Amino acid sequence: MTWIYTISDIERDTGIAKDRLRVWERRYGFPLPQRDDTQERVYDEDQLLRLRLIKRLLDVGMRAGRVVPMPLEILQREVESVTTPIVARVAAQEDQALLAHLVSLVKATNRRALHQTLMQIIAERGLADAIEEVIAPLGAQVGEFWLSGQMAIYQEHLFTAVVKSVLMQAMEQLPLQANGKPPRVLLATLSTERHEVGLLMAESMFAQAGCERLSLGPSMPLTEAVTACLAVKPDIFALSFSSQNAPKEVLSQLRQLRGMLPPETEIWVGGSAVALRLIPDAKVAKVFGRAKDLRDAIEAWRIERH
Amino acid sequence: MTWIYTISDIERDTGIAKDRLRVWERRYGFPLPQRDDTQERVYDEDQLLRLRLIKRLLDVGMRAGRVVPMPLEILQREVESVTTPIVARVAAQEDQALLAHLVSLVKATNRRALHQTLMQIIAERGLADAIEEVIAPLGAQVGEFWLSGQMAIYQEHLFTAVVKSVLMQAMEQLPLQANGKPPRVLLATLSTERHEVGLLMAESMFAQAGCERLSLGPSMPLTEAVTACLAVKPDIFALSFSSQNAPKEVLSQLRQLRGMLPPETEIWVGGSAVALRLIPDAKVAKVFGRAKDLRDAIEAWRIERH
DNA sequence: ATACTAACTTGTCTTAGACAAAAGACAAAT
DNA sequence: ATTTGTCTTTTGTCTAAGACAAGTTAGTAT
Repeated sequence: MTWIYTISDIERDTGIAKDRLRVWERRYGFPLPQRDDTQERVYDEDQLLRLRLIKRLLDVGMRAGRVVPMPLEILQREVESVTTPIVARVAAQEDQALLAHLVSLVKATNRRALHQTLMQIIAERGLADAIEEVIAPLGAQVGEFWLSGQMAIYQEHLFTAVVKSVLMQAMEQLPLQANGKPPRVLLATLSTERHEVGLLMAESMFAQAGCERLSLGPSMPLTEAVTACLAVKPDIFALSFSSQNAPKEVLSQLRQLRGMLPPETEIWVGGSAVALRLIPDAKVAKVFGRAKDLRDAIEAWRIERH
Repeated sequence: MTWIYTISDIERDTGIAKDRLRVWERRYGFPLPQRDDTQERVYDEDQLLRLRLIKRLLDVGMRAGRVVPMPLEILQREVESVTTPIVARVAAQEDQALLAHLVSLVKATNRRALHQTLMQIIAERGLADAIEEVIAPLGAQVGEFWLSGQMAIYQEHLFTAVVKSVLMQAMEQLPLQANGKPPRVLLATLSTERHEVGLLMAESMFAQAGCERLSLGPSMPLTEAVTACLAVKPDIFALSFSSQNAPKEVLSQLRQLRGMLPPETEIWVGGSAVALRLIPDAKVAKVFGRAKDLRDAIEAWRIERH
């Protein structure tokens, strides 16, 4: 069973704009699609796969001229060399077996067992530790399997759905009296962002710390986020950026935000976007690479302000 | 405080493609943006607002040539005349006061009270009735307020976030022994779809009926949905289409799906997309206009098959 | 080493023409 | 009265190649 794709399909499935696909074709000779009877571009499965890998490498900061002309095998090697160290780093040695077991549940589409196991881990370790030690590493691993074709997209979606459900449930079950402490936090992702899980993990960390929080969910237009922030007047505005975001978009949005928000509102950002590693100035936003740092920062904020 | 927008911003915020915006300008003389120093289009707030209303009217099936040149006041009147009957229809007389109260909680950004009230309504009426009588009508009303500018987008997002959390929590709390009965249901929305709540409401109805269900969450590429379906082999594949979807996209995707799935897998669809009202042939898919019909259909399926 | 300039890279905007698919209109046939 | 077929209009999206700004790299001078 082999599918064919129009340029719109490719844009939808890879996130690479049509203009960009055409200009790559002109400049680098890839992708060079067939044409249908009306001279319109027709892409095949192989090209889609290659484009997904290319997107991944661009997302970590590589340049189009180098990456786009690469043959499949080299792309695969490069992607692997980019992803593996992340997965290896995030998970502790003693949790590797557990992670392998969880991965097998995802592959077996066993939603119920996955949900139960994760809830149990949260009960044992607490929400924050469970995220740091298990859920986040598992997410990285699932992402890698998806990209390398060892896992179907629907399995990745299933995993995401279960994690969302688990985190929401866990937050609701936190002891009530721990809630409502400062800092007050407003959470959102901006409009280009389609990944919700990062935000939920951040929200969970704040919830665990007992913060008064309000999540606007994913995909807020920038100007609306500002409106919300001016209305709610939180101490901290927390944002999540996945690596799918174009670095220059991320930086420009953050700079705009900083300019529009009152200076007493801190901006905290996290996620896998490359751009975050480039933020030079702590005056624009506070960047978090690991969940652990977020906990410490909440503590530090409280000590400083109270 | 008045913002300006590039053509990309407008595409992102309205869902109207750049090509389409340019060709409207050429043909209908609207929107006619200013140009910046490099001759690139610069849109203002008024144009964005008008385009949002235009999009809404196109979504319910009106034609571009008629709608795009309309002045603001007429657009507003048309949109209202399109939306009000829906809201009035869905809510029973005796629930109008309750709805008004819930709307006020949304406007006050009172997440906690909204969450609690909705959970309580679910406890009293049961999940299915709560959705039919309260949550769905409330959603329609919030959508109308958003569109008419009486509610900020962030409040609409907040509402969505709370509903998602409430539905997920309610599903987890359903009695376990009622679960696992046939039909087995796989749920998803296809890749163009960005609205998750409709799917969650459908999942809740199936959950309430004790069906064995597996949700892949939002935005599955079509081919991946097929892969998932072939692997999971459900009795029913349930899809949700919001009105944001282009009618021809919806129909073509459904026809493709029907062709690719084994005939014994039924396709059930719901949501506010206009295209659904045009599906002529019950052989392609079973269409649900109201939550109530879904309940009856599950019953009918069971009687027929067992 | 650091800073400044120049050259190259890359994505996205621009124009305007072409055309397929959908919708509407209307007549002929059942 | 409904269906069927044909014709016209509408509408969105594809095509092409050119322009350019912002970002990156390389080279030179301080």
